Amino acid sequence: MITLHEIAEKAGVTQMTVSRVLNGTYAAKRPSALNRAERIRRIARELGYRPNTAAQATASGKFNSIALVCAHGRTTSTLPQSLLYGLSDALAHRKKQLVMSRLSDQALTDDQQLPLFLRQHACDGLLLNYTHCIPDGIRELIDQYRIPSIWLNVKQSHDCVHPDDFSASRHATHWLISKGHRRIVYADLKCQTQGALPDHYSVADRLAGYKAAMQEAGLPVQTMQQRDLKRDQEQVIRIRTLLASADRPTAMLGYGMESSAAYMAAMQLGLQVPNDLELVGFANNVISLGGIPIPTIRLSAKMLGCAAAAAVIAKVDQPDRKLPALAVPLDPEPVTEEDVPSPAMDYEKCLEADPG
Amino acid sequence: MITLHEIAEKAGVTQMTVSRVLNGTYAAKRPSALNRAERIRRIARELGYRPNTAAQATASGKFNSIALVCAHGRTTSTLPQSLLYGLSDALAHRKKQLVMSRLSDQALTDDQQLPLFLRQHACDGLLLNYTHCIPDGIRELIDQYRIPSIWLNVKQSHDCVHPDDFSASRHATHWLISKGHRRIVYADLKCQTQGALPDHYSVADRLAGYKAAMQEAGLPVQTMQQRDLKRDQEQVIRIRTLLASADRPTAMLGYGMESSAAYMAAMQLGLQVPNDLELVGFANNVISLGGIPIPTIRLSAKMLGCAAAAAVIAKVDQPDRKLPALAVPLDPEPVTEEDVPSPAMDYEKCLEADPG
DNA sequence: CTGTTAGCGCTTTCAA
DNA sequence: TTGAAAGCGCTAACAG
Repeated sequence: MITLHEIAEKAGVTQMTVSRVLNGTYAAKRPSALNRAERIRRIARELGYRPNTAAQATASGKFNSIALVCAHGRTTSTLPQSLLYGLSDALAHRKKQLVMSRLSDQALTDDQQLPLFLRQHACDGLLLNYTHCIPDGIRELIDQYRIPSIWLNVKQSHDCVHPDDFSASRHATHWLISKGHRRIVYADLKCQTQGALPDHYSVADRLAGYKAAMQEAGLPVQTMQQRDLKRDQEQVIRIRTLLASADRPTAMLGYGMESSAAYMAAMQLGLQVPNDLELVGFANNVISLGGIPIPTIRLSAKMLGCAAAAAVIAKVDQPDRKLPALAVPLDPEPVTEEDVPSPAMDYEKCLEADPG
Repeated sequence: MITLHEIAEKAGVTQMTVSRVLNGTYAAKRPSALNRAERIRRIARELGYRPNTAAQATASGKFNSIALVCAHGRTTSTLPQSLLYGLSDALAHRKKQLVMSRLSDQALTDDQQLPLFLRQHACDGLLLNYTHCIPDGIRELIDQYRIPSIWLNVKQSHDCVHPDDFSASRHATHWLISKGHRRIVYADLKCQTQGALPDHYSVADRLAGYKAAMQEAGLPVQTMQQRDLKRDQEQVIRIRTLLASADRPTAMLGYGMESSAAYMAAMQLGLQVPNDLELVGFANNVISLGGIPIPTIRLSAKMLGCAAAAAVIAKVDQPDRKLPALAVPLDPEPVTEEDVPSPAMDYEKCLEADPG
């Protein structure tokens, strides 16, 4: 491994000068000094020098790394690839690493089972990705260790970053209204996979967004909510019953993937999508049924990642300041193709900006 | 931050003794020494001591961290949540961190744009997750920096870990045969989204596995391959044409999600699934159509992660040894429910074992 | 079994 | 504008 010392020897200067030059802390103006700096940089490049981050961390006391904490069990912690990439890119852009960590519920009670990020001093801050069912012990544990933390995808009074589900839902409903629909139903159908899981905040927010838009337009609210189905298959049956009625809705906004079940139901009844029934749903990626895309409000994980990165860094810098909750706007229009970012979602711009 | 030194003072011993006790390097047998060790542990616990990994790394020269390198652009690098978790857990089990890294193609040509894991000395080894289209520069770059590396999801002569697609496909075909099917078609339909992407090895291997099983059973091979469709929707049309014929197949094995398109086609023709047409496909998670699950060969990312973790650690320990390519067995039976690990896939056992 | 000594590669601080 | 010295928290090696 090449060290600062070796470069210093070749260049005939001190380790210190090399360090300053390579870190950009070198405030030299004299031409001779500038030349020397250039020479040092060249030697470093030729030798293939790479600073030892561990040594930097020991000396400076900063790890320049953030741990992303996820639960064991996918019901309580989802991590779409786009969110992970968004986080990782946003942090890398600020010269910080993203470290993966997992925390099982039993680890909370068993001292010896604690994950590395709690057992060791290895990162500057945490991003907690518990969607719901945050185990009691976690907050205490984090408070106790005094690790600066930001919560993802959770709505609380402070220190959290989550998508603006209300606005997104309201906008999607507006979109359907603007296309001439009048009978628009909101569907939220789900299996009860777990015991009595408390609802995620988005359950209420998306419903509220739909209601707001309908009321603003003077249209009747019609909802179909069942969050305790026995099996996923029942979705199709329920929706089919609704669609069979004479005054069936001409459009449906689903909490999640209800639109694909609705598509199936429509097919069974001989209805055409989107002519007879227009569908919109929320998802990380465009909802697709055997290759047929359904308009989707994408949960713009990149934006979320970007905002979360900024927030956790701010928290690391000022651990005692309570950061206001941050609702990240989503892609306003439903989309049917992947990777077509709308202008509003300028990711690069988001990276450049430095939100407090 | 609590240091070894502080604990040592409280306990009335040297830093070194504390270090040994806390690291398990303490080979004491005398009761008095054992008592003292217990006391040291207690003090450490009371003070909330957490070892500084950066200091450990500087002193020992080992980072105890592995970087997972993914490409920019989802077509060349996919990272299912289960693989990420599998990797992270398997590494954590060996007291190593998983660090996320991304490498854009342009970074390869632009020296200043290199990602942190290449610009800095910060991890012991790399896991490269380029599914296909590995840019030319990467191998050279990694060779140049001499970073111990394992390739994921790629089939090459050495230093790689990938699922055993051939066996999985053969087994799935056997499964269909054992259920009495005789006319089984293999379908591989895909959009040509990119220019001229070379095929992933699994394209050939899954086909070969199907063929092997059919030939072993003395059954006729029937394939439907089109990897240059204009739109995903065409899948349904193609399959419908096939299913409309008199001697239509009674079962279909799809390369990926073809089964969901086949389900749509069957519905349009009034065929019942699985009575008239039995479907199987490959995917990370169970394929589902509006809540209706389709038997799926799951790409057991946990096993892959576990194997990859073991491989990269072996590579770090012996950087100059070429590790033989490792084909990881998949869940042998198609499944229709999530999170029901088959006995053969005992993840914990896999973690305990220490494959060379 | 335990302590002493000498670093690891880097940054921080202060002096020149 | 540069250097010297000290030290970050820990481990390795050897001595006793």
